[in-house]
Amino acid sequence: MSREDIFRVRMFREKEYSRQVCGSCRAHFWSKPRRLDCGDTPCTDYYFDEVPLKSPPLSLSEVREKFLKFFQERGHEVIDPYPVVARWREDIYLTIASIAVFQPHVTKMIIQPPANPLVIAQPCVRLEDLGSVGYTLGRHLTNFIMGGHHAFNYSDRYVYFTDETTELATEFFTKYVGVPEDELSFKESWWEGGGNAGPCFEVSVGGLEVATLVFMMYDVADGKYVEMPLKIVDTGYGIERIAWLTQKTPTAFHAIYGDLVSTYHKIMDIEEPPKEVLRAVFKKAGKLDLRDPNQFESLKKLVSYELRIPEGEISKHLDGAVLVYNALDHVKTALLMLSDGVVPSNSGEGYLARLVLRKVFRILVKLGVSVDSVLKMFELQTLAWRNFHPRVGSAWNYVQEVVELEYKKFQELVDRAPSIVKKYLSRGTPGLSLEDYVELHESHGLPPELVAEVSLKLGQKVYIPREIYSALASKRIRAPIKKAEVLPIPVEVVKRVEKLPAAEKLFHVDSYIREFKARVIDVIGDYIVLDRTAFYPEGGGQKADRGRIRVGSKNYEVIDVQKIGDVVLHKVRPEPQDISVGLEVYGEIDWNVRYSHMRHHTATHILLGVLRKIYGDHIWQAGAEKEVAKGRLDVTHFKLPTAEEIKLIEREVNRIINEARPVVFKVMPKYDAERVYGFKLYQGGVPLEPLIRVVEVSGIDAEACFGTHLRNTAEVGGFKLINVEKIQDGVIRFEYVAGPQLVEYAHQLEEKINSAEKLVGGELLERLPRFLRELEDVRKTLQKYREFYRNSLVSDIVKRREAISENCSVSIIATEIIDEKLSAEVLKDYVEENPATVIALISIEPKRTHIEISEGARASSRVDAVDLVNRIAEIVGGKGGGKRDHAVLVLNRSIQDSEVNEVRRVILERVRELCSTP
RNA sequence: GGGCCGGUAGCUCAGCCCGGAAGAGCGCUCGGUUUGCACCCGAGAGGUCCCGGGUUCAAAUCCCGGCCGGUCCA
Repeated sequence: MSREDIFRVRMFREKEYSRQVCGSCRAHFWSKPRRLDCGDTPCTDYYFDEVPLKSPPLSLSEVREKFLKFFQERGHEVIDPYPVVARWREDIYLTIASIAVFQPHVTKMIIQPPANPLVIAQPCVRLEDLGSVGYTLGRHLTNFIMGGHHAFNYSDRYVYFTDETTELATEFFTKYVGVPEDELSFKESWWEGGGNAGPCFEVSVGGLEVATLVFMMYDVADGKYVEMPLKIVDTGYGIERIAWLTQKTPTAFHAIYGDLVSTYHKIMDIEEPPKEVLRAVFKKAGKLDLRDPNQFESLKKLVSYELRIPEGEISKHLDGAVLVYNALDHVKTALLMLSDGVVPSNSGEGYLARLVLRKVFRILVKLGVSVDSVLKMFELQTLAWRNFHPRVGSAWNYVQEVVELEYKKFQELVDRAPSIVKKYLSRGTPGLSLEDYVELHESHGLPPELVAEVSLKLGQKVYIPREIYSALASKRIRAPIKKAEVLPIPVEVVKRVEKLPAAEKLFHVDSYIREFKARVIDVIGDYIVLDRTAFYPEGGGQKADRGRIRVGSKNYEVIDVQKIGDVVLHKVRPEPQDISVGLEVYGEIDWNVRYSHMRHHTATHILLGVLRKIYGDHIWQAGAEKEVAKGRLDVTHFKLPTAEEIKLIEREVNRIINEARPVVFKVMPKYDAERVYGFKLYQGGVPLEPLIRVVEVSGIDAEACFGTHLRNTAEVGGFKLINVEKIQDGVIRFEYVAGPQLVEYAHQLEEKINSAEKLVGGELLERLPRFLRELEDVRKTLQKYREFYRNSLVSDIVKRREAISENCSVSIIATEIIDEKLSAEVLKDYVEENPATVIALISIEPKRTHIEISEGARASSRVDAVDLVNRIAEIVGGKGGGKRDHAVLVLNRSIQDSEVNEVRRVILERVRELCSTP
């Protein structure tokens, strides 16, 4: 089928739609009546307010309900929405479309979709339009609900494709939204993204695009299109836009947020624009690209002319309204992200949350909105959306705390701004260079507008260079995709193993199996592959088992265990000889190692459950490792636990241990597990398998987990945190010991205290204060001696003083202590009071000589200290240098009296030479 | 995950480019002034120049590695 043919769907033939060319964008489109344009902006103005609908105005919630119901009645199963944070994906942070829910596992045919066909109303977050929100009256939003009905057509199971999709869309819009069919237009287009591509229809009504119907059918590789075995119907209905269409409000924000629009205007102390201004804007907005500041300005001119209202007034109305629309949109986006458990930070998805928050905070701080009012803005939306987005309601405590924290953090940044900007203003060239602006933004977080504003307040007007935005944008290069983890196994081994059958995982059958019999499947160098094994391969943060494999009479030590796919490799020592495939072997794992791993692993699950219980659902595992000696768990959280909280955590974990709760595992279909446990199931990543192994610690935690666990929490034995630290913004690390390791840990502590006490010779708490007092005494005594030494130096300087002329006198003294710090101080003080003095201090220690020359201002104008030092070096050797009034020469030997005299002679000679003339 | 900026007295920072004697303001202590306080005047205490290594006669300063904080981007 050619690309053009695919657009000739059944409905167009049967209902006599005609293929037409848009007079404006030249694109092909289909509609029943003849039209001049394709019916989408910017080829037409918005006129959907004039389209007679058979439906009453619909709220967001009503549109969603109708949408789901329509498709459910036509054989689609309703799927619950996924989080807006795409934790199941490696390549994106946020759910940007309904299809993202099924990528890559379903689209790559790794597992079957949860239903087929299906329908979903998926909340999505897209931040690429962050800068244009508001200006376009709601055409661009950072969060929206994408209604998607999807059909996955396999080669052996056809569901439906282009014909049915267009018919369903038409029926939905005409019957459920009440759009007259003559008003529908289907524009032919091409969609591409995420390595896939296909033709699509853009469905518009009265200038508003309300749905995109994509027929995903190609893989894109090196610019070539390869037909996919799976053909996917990927549709996106704009639930917000449909609500806007039916409500015919001047902006989408009025349709989405209702009364909140007015409330936000009040909180932000911004006057609401008169209805006729908004209506006039609406009528002009379609053909303009209002993201472009120039076009936004021309819009103001047009409206001003039409309504005969001064442009300044229009400008004031619109600029204010845009700020309100931004706030409405960003607060909701932040709310969605935070209630899905994102912790704001400076990297990863946490940064995206902070980005959104800061964007709106920038507006609010400038308007002088108080923290309380900011929290009110979040609370109002929480109340407005808690039924619509269930997670939003339950996260309010967390949201409140984190928003307050972030707002304060941002205010601190703004408070710091003047001192930072001042630094840049006062260095080098006047004003600010392009580089200054870039650095101020990227290193200090100060956007150009804020810099200009702050600078003006500091009394210096600066101009923002036009190139700044492109300079900032050009740095936004895509970072390379995460590099794959390197397995500690040679490539040729991996290749060979791929063809081998899966090993039966005895450690999953029963994690208490210590001994087993198995058959050899392959031997590759020092790796032995078995048909079944109780050896746990490294994975899921649990280290590999150790143990022995016996073949006949020969024993091999297992030093590492890895898995590739479902094949388990046992690295053994010594390198196996003469082991043939098919031979029966006997394996025995090192139970002490394994049991420690199990204790720490189960303890980790309990800890995570306890942390979620104490702090909330924003606690996500960010990394974990279970060793013999200790366990480690990194979680997302916004502040370091206090000493009290740490104790509480320990008590809670130990309580669960004491209650001897059962730990059970069950294998469940992926979608069932998600329904029962939710997304918090996936703490260590999302397994791309149809069946999920769920480990459940009764009443506190359930996770998809590959590791080995205890049967009962009592076996953990005991739990103690040994270290809690913040490893990066938004991530807290917990380290802990369980069971007998607790005793080991206590032993180590005792050992430390004992050796410390041995050193101090007694009870630490008794001795230490005394030592500190003694140290202080010694310090004071030393001070006295140094004072004494200082005085003796000064009196020496005075005693040895030889007047050369009225400009110069010289003091040359020798001592037996090198105290660089003190002598430098003394010399400096002296020459400052006696500017006509040259002092040479010769400090001689057994293996070192230090000659320091210091000069007052008057003396140094005649005699260069560096020159003196060089002359001395010619006689006694050594290296040195310095400045005109202060120089140092160091020898790594002591010098004789005769040499001292020589030095003296050289100095005097030179000073006489230079100072005797007036 | 990557880039950039920073870490010096209790606090805010200068000094670093171009190596050569550890600085300022605020705060603190004491004294003067004052009925008292504030102001003012005078004196003083207070330093692991983030840590480690290197180069050098000499490192806060230059080079390398690390830690911590900030920030931007993916």
